[in-house]
Amino acid sequence: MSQSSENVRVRRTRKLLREALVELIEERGFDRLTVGEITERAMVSRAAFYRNYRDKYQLVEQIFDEAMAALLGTMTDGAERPPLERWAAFFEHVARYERLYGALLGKKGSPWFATRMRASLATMVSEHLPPKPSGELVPTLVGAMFVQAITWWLDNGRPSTPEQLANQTAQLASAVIAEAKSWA
Amino acid sequence: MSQSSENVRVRRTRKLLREALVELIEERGFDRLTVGEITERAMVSRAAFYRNYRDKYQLVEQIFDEAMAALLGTMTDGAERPPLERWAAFFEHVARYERLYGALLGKKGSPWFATRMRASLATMVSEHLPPKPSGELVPTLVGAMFVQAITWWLDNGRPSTPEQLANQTAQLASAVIAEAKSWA
DNA sequence: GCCGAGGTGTCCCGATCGGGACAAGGAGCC
DNA sequence: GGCTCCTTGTCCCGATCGGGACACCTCGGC
Repeated sequence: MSQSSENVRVRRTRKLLREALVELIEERGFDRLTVGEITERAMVSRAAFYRNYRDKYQLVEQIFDEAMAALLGTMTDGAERPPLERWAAFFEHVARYERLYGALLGKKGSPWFATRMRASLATMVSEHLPPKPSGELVPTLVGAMFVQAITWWLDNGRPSTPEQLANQTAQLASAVIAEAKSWA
Repeated sequence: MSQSSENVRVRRTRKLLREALVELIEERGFDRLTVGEITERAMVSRAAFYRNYRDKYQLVEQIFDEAMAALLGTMTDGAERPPLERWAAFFEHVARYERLYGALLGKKGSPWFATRMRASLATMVSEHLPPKPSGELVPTLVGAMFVQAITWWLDNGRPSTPEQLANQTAQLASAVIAEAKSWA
């Protein structure tokens, strides 16, 4: 049977399509792209595209999920490192894929991506807070803060270094969390 | 029929193999590579490799020829630009593909590449000299000078900028050419 | 010398892919 | 509304590719 998902041809086709879509998103924005352009850049046929993905939204969703997994990984991997160092790695990852995040989170991208990102970061924050189920409000707001920090940072041409932004946002988030703790 | 060389599948396979070979040459040197490693990196089967190339030497030969064409193009394109600017572009191209040229020209590479490069540069020099067939000696020596300048530059970790090296080598080459003209 | 490990180059067969066609639908223009 | 143009999603057929096998060769260890 050669389980299609582990077939080299299938994996190669998907890899080429993912790379082509990232390139094109960075070049011209997601919603201005057609399936034909993506497959032409990837040197893959439209038929092969539809054999592997329902439409371009499913493809970009997978790419976004991968990027989010890598982004969250910068915070969760190496738990012994000091938090500020991990936050710096977080924003360095954002800087590294600036054009991808900018295209997906900015005006040309769908609000769907920012919503999903806020939710992922809120989950991460709630998992890293002490296990007090003090409600979902605090993680949700902190997640929104970080997404807004990213969009502000990218929209303004990265006016500060990853380290500086990490210091500032971590400080602000800590203040929010500390304030909420006084409620108990 | 679909003339195989214009078939998208064939072009894609060759593109992936070229890219994989360049990556691996830069990583570990040409002669330490096997066909299997190249095809694995390229996500292509060994059978497909042998459908498109006789062996790894034919593949690297084509890559080298392409690189040489691009390298010579930096000098021949835009003939209105001042020579020093073109020489700077020449060495900038070398710097851009430093690891490729270093791997092919250095100790790990076959002397075949340096020989071929000297010949190509000699031809270029002779075509850009005034149409006096004063023999092949001068172009040959000047070509060797430039190849040696490149290998020295790369072996020593690029101790000068492309512009500086362009100034120096162009000056030395001009001196050789001027001296030879006095023979007539 | 002998042997095993690993690389080379070739072949076959079934699976995936490319090219091209098709109907359906949406956007822009008259 | 009509019309054109483009895109989408699906299908078919022939071509190329992946996986695996094979004999042959070289090299290093014993």
